[in-house]
Amino acid sequence: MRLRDYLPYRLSVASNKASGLIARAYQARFGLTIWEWRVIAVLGEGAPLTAQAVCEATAMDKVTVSRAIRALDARRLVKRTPRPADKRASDVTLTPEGQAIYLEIAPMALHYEAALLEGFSEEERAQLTTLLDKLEARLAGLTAAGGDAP
Amino acid sequence: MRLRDYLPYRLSVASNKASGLIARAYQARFGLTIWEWRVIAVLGEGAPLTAQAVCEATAMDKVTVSRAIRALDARRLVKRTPRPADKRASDVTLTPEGQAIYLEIAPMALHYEAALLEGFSEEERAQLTTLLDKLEARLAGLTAAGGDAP
DNA sequence: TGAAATTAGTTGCAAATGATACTATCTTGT
DNA sequence: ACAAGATAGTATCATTTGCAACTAATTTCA
Repeated sequence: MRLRDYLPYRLSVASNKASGLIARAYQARFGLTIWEWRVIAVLGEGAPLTAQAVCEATAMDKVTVSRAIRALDARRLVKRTPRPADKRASDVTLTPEGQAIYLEIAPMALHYEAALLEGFSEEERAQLTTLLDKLEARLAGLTAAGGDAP
Repeated sequence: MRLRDYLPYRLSVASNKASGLIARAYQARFGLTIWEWRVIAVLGEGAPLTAQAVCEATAMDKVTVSRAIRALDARRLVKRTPRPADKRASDVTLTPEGQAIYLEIAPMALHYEAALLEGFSEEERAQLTTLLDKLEARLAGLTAAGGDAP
């Protein structure tokens, strides 16, 4: 077997390079970690989300989400509104400052994505989407089956 | 922008799930980290490599490589032979025990890869390879350009 | 030649990370 | 109603990670 042809390895290298590239930009321009950015990205769609909902939307661990939200709250980029119906949870939304950052950072993110895909034909982009869909579906199946649940 | 459609995010999620799945298996069956496994994988091809060469072959940081090799050395899975020509470097090779683990673990790795790609047609596999090649090429270009070198 | 710069590899330290346990609240079943 | 269990989110602690500094050996080039 050749490591350089091994799919999980290739995914890992590609993902780390892409994330690293973009994370450096977020860090340099806004002082945001990649997780803080992810939280902002999902909140940028407008709807208030609980931390739990953020977990699901970002594929992040609940501890990571908790810390990201706390950091964003400390910088007044998000606001937490305790739910009357369930006092354990809070609705999280972007503050106007958070919105402003979102509106600045989202185009930058899309620009990076466009740079990554420069030179890809429309057909290739569609293929990539389809293949990632299939891969995700397989992974969902495998992780569900393989987990040593109690 | 929608995070769930954002390419770097999708790569990250897919990569983490795939790596996590496989890493758990290596850990459970052989007590190897994913980095130790990567070192074994490249040494399994037969040629002795210096730590530096391992870095290049595995896309790992030199600190990570150093630690992985030390751990493998402590378990007698690799042997370090100081080079006469350059006393800073050592040639690293698998010991017979390391070879044995390689021969056991490599088929397992390929089995996982096959499981990931189950349901992919030959054409789709070829597409995936081609797209990853292109993506890697783009990333190599972007990271080379973007680095804020001194 | 030999001083300055480079490279191989390791180590130290601080920050990031993740599993586990914990508090507070809510839901369920009797 | 209320005990037993589930859930939201946080805190704690040990491990992992990664940068930067370090040692030792090698190369460069004036």
